[in-house]
Amino acid sequence: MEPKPKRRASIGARRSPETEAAVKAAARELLAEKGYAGFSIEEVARRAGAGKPTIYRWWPNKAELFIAIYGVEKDAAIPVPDEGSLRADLLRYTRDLWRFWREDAAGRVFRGLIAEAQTSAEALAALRFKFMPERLASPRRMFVRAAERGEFSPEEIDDRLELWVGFNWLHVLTDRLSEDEPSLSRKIDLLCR
Amino acid sequence: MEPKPKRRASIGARRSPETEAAVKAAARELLAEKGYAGFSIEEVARRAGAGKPTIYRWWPNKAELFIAIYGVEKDAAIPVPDEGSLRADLLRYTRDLWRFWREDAAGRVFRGLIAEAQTSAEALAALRFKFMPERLASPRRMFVRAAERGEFSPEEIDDRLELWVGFNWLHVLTDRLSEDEPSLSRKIDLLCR
DNA sequence: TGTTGAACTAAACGGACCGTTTCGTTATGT
DNA sequence: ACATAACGAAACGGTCCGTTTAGTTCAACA
Repeated sequence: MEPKPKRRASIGARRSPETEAAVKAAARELLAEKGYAGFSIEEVARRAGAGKPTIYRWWPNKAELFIAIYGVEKDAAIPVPDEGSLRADLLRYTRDLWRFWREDAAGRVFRGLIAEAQTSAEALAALRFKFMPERLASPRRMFVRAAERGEFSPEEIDDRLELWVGFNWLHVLTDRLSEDEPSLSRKIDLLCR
Repeated sequence: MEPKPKRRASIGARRSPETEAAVKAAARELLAEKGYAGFSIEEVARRAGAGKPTIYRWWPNKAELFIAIYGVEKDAAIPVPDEGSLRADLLRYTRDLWRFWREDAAGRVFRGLIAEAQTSAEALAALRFKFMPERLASPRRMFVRAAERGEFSPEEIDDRLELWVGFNWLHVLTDRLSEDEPSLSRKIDLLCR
């Protein structure tokens, strides 16, 4: 593809931003191209023109690398709507999220992270205690606002949020992210009652 | 553990039930012991005293083997309650299901199957078109009955079912299957409105 | 100015699995 | 009697893991 043969030597006793960028770019590119199934540190290193030890130095396991390459754009890419009703907000946000997952390789990152969490305790911990809280903070705002508007009681915020999250996971994990899924709006209706 | 050195030779031009049983038993045992992370066909073959080609002959991929070792007891183990309200039925069934997943190695089978579906197209197809329809048939009955009782409209049956499924997946995949999860009944309430 | 130390890549390591092939054996069905 | 098919053992080539060794490049510091 690109002219890759240029080798990056050390730039001294500090982390090389070029190497970091090259690794992330290669990882994202590889995921977009082959999906999680074809994803390996070995191949990332090859494409990035980086040494495996370098990768292992900065990202001790796959989960950390996934988290690093996810998240970069998500917050920017998906605005949190505020259209006056949870129903409208959820509908828009869910559609945006699914489109993002379909088109941005981020869906594959996400699927990979969940899969990885089934084989690695570190990945599971990272998923539960780092990734999820971080990533759920902004969609949670929609539920908080709805409760403030009186659409439901404040104690229900996190329960409703979790039901919505489970719904999304089910779809991403079974590879059903078509935006026009007819039952989408029906399910969101149910979540807003 | 047990006296394993007895070798099962071929019993002629037909499938050996002993081998089949030994493979399933070894697979279940291995999953119970090490979880999905430590699960490999290689190790199953070792423990079962079986040849890898034999395993690959009868179960062309891991997903098929998972499906075979799941399901054996689930229907028997989890009765579908009929207590007059979806709320009561779901509460009981979900608690039973989570206990089953916690205690029976079946949870690990299930997690493994979902993880496998993220790396293998065959596994994904098996999950979507074989495992899920089969396994969801009996819990679905609870929702059908509730609709018949007039708790909600019949068109909502599968949407509510899917929300419930997503909720369960989220918990099994993040390793949160404690029976007394306080939010469990609150979420089930939400699903019944 | 010279030395120390950390970050870099390349190469190779032992080990685990994958999925397949080859082989000799065993018993069935015809 | 003979083709057929399933069996286990062993080994194949291959991929990837996570680590180690070795030689380099450069910044910081004395």
